[in-house]
Amino acid sequence: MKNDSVILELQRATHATLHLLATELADLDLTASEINALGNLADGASRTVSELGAAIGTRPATLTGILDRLERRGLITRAARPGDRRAVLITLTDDGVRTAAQIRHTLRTVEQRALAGLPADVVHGARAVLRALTEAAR
Amino acid sequence: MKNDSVILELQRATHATLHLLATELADLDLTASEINALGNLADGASRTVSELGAAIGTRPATLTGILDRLERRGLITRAARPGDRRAVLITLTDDGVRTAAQIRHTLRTVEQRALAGLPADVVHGARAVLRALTEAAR
DNA sequence: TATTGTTATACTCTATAACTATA
DNA sequence: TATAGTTATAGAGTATAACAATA
Repeated sequence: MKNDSVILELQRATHATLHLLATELADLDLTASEINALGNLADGASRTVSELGAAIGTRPATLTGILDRLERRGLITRAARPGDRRAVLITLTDDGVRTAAQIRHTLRTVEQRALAGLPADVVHGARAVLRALTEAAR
Repeated sequence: MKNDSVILELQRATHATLHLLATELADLDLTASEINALGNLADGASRTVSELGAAIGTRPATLTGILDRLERRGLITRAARPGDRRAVLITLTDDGVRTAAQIRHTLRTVEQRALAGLPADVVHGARAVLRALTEAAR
């Protein structure tokens, strides 16, 4: 696949890592999107539904179902944002913080294992490429 | 998102580019997975269901439905592989070749637009990172 | 017996549009 | 009127297990 499209390689890598993550985190019994949402919330900051949707690439309508399950399982809370009661702030519960920490730890482990043979500046450049692709698609 | 996980950035970029591709190719009326399958077949070589599944990261059971629609629309054909009649060879039809070429052209256009500001060696390094992530997830 | 692909089932993701409640 | 989020609907992706055909 030497002269393959970067975007096709991107989708291949995403599918593969998604599957690996689901396997490594099987005891959490979470879907890929739920893992993605918690991974993005792992810094502890609250986010609105729109903000979280922009971060993980899903629309508010899709996010509603994902957040429903996370809320039912006690991993997040939803609350009206002070000052604008239309917006809903998503916040991790204590349980959610622990689960998100486990997700981040697994992310780091998988990344270190996968990228151990590559120089830091190459990985750094890859991040720039990923961000450029994300930005171009706005 | 400076010290974000590479995998989270990867998923973000995939969602974003997937959405952009679907928009740019809206006249084809294909889903993301159908575009992905045709994009991988675009070199004109035949592939078995398993081989194609490995390339795009979906299982044979999932691929069946995707291939059903592509076959119904006359973009691919399925035929028993000579020598092993269990395996099914997927081949683009003339129509499929034209559609796949359009997909590859759009992929190139989007990539060039997105990555125009980045040095070639950085993009090359990013490919290595993507392949390393794909390989690690086996 | 093992492998390739399909079928069956149940659940999740997705897009779109209509809706509620705020602003 | 516009915005944030939810609901409703229909179609598509997903995992798993069972199955048929072939090896």
